[in-house]
Amino acid sequence: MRSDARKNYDHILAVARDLLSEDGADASLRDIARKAGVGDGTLHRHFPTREALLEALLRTRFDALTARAGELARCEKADEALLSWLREAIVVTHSYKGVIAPMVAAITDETSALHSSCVDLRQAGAGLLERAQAKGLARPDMDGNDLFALISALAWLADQPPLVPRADHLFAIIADAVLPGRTGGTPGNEAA
Amino acid sequence: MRSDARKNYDHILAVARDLLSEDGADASLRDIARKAGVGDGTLHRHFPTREALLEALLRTRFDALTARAGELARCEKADEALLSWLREAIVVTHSYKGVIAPMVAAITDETSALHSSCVDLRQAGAGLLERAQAKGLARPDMDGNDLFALISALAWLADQPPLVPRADHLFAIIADAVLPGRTGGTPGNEAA
DNA sequence: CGTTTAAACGGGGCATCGCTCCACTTAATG
DNA sequence: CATTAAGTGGAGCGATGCCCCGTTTAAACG
Repeated sequence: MRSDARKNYDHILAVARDLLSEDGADASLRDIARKAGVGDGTLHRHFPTREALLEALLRTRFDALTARAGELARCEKADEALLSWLREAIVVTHSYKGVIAPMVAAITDETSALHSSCVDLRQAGAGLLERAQAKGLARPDMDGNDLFALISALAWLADQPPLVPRADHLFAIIADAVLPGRTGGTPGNEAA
Repeated sequence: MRSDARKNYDHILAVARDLLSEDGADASLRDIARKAGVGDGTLHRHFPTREALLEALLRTRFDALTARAGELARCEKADEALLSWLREAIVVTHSYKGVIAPMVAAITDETSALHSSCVDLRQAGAGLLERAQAKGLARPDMDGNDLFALISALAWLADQPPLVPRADHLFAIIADAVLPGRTGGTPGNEAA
């Protein structure tokens, strides 16, 4: 890659990071190009689609998340490991408003630039889930796909302004369902 | 309303129903107008925004859902009443691909044409929830907003093609969390 | 250091979108 | 039948993602 190309590539990425943080994942690509001081053509050659741009922005975060899963796999408490990784995964998948939908679409679309990132994410989660299941801490009737779907749903929830105030609470409720019998769980109404 | 206006109004609605079923809630309004044989201006006067069109399409379904909640409130088993209403609510909010996002946005936006429909929906759910809570069948730490958020998340989930195969299963898991201790619930791994 | 050449550039262009505006048509009334 | 207000439809606006291609420029070579 030529030096001027590299410079533009990096600069576009930096500008995109800013603009997507403000306006969400569907910010205008033209705006990004303009703000970066390059032409539309330049942006679209470096990042042929919006997803390619998102992938470049999220790649390092996903890698960190996978690494983090590796660390947590060595933690004794498999349930808490899964729980805190879930929390982190949701934070990451929520880096930019509106990224969740393209991510979900990408997991079955092998042509998408986001595909491998999503597969990695599911894989990392599945590992932690299986460990918690082996120790009898997590529901046995779930797999990596279910976990991925739950993360997606919770991240989407946290992305809808009217639902934000409920996001943490619902996370707790769903965590109860995935990891039954944890402390602080379902308050005592077993008397029914 | 003049007779020709009424005819156009009804015809647009019929065409919209078809086209939105195929292409989802973000189908092109121009296409709808063209297919209905009217001009853009005509469509936009009858339905100033996409949400107004959605509202007209969903109104009767929402009303039916509210009425259904009234019936179910007389059912003895408050937990099963809530459960089957939830199922129906998700089906309705999933009538057209992509309706959920505008609906969620509308619940805090009083200027939206969809606002009152959403408020009605939340209200109906809250009633059934409170009844189940009073009988000690549902988690006490939830309210109508939480339920609305859960319905939204589950409907969104069922709207993402890659997640569809998991939708029913996750519904069951979350239902377990909302109505703890039901039969068929969390399979026996309490030994942990 | 000058020449060459392929990589990189940028912006004009295309089709599409939601929505507005307004000159025209037409249903309904007295 | 004349009047008139309600209704119509399509041209037009600004914006979008993405393509195309004439022009510029970095960098390798003699």
